[in-house]
Amino acid sequence: MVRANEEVQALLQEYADLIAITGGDAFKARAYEKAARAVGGYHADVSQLDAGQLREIPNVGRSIADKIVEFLHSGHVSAIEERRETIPAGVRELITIPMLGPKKALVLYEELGISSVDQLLDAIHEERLRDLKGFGEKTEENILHGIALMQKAGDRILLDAAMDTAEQIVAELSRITGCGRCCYAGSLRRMCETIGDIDILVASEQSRPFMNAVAGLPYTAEVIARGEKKTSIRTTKGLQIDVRVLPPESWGAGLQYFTGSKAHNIRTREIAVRHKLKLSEYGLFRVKSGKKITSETEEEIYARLGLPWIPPTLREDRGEIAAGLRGELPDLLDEADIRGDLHTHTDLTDGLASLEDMVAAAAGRGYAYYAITDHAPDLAMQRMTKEKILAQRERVRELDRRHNGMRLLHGTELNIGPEGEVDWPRDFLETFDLCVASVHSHFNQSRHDLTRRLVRACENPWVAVIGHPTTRLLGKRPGIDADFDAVFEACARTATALEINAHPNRLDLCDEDILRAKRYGVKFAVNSDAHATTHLPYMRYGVGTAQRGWLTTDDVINTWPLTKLRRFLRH
DNA sequence: GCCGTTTTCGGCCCGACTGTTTTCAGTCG
Repeated sequence: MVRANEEVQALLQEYADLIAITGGDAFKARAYEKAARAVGGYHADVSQLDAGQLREIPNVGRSIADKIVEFLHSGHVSAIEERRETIPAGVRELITIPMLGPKKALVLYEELGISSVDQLLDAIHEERLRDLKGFGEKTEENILHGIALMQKAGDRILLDAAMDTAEQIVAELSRITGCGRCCYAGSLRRMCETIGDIDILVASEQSRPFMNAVAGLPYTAEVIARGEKKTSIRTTKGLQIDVRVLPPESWGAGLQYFTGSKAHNIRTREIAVRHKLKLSEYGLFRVKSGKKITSETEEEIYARLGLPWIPPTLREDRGEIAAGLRGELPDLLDEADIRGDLHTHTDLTDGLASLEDMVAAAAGRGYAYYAITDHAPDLAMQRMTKEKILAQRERVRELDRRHNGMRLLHGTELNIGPEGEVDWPRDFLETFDLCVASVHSHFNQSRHDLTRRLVRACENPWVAVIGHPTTRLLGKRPGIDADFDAVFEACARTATALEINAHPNRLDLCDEDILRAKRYGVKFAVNSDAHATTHLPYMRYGVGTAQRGWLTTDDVINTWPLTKLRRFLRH
């Protein structure tokens, strides 16, 4: 269901973790980690490559190439299986807790036999960690905090993982004879930032072939329920999927019902009641006679309630019904409106693909313009210098001359320091086409300091976009605690755009912050923050998030023609 | 384990922070 690259990436990462936990050579663990990342971001499908071609992937040498070949042929890697036998899977789970790394995880396992998050919680509550070397009161507190963060994310998975699975199943079911329509509904159709379970709807007179197909999918680990109308399965990765078969004539009603949200559906049903109608997943009916009025399409149902069709991304009961009744629904941007990506990386810093490969992939997406924004020197780990960025600029200008139809912008992603300062001096910033500026460290400053820091970055005349403004990582790190109303006000005042970072780990700003910021008159940039060619398509998740924030093309600077965009950047 | 060259082994993103310890290991970005 996923690209072989992702499976191999997960496998190599697991091996790296196991090496780190068992106290193996740290550089070897790093080597596997680097290879894992490179495979995940590689443009070609590794299952189509032989050992020689695999070695062309950066950081993949003979040994790793052989392991990948072994996996592709047999489905397993003996070296990894051997390591698995020495360390329970639960110990590896421990290192996913923020603040807990391989060293501490091993101590917990060897000293206390802890091999699951639950056992760890018990041990903390029984104060059994206190006697361990390197563990203190504060460590316990941090671990508890980390676990709480993980559990808050619960069993929900990131949008892209859910989307990949759902699209695969929709493709499978659509091939079955008798399939009228098939699509995913629920929180996925609404593009929520995380997904609990996946709802898939099929319109067909016959249900059995679909129920059989779902139960028989290769990644179905467990059939939770199986009936005439609905089958629920759990995948090998623990994701629950409900597949429902509807008669074609109630497709629209079913799609509307199962798309939700619950709050939105309550509102629509209230409107139905006022019209002396009843809305259910089977259709819209007269209350008195029970006669069906309509059920075939969502458009007809909304129309009969006096509403325009409401895009799924707006169906959260945030005023969309009232706006619809007034005829004032926003004309949402969609992915086709995006003319370019304004935040991307190459292998000059922490990206995985060369400048040429990134540009070619961007051109393949039909962009009118494309910005390269590698990290500036303050992220010391990237070893950026003025000479390197200027050499890159030469190559960008040269490529720009060769690319018809897509203009290249040479930019940089600056680091916003603790005082709101950024990396390069102003007279050098001036020479870039575009500066994105982002917070990458010192997340725990006071609210006052964090606010001042972001506002100062906005006030820098060369900073055009604030990247991933809250710096949150879904399920891993909360956003920074700044007064964002003050930041939004500063953005509007200084014509600094806020990024909607489309990476599924971030989706930052989030929908609610976008709605708030928009009220200040802020402009936005929906960017992929791609570190590989395969990340450029993340744009769709950023667009979905922007839609959830009610944005139109007026609000989003990278839907604008280049001349208008350039005017904004120089502002 | 990979890479690059100084072609056969030595270096591998580097700095900062935190909590522990009492001089530093572990973790993170």
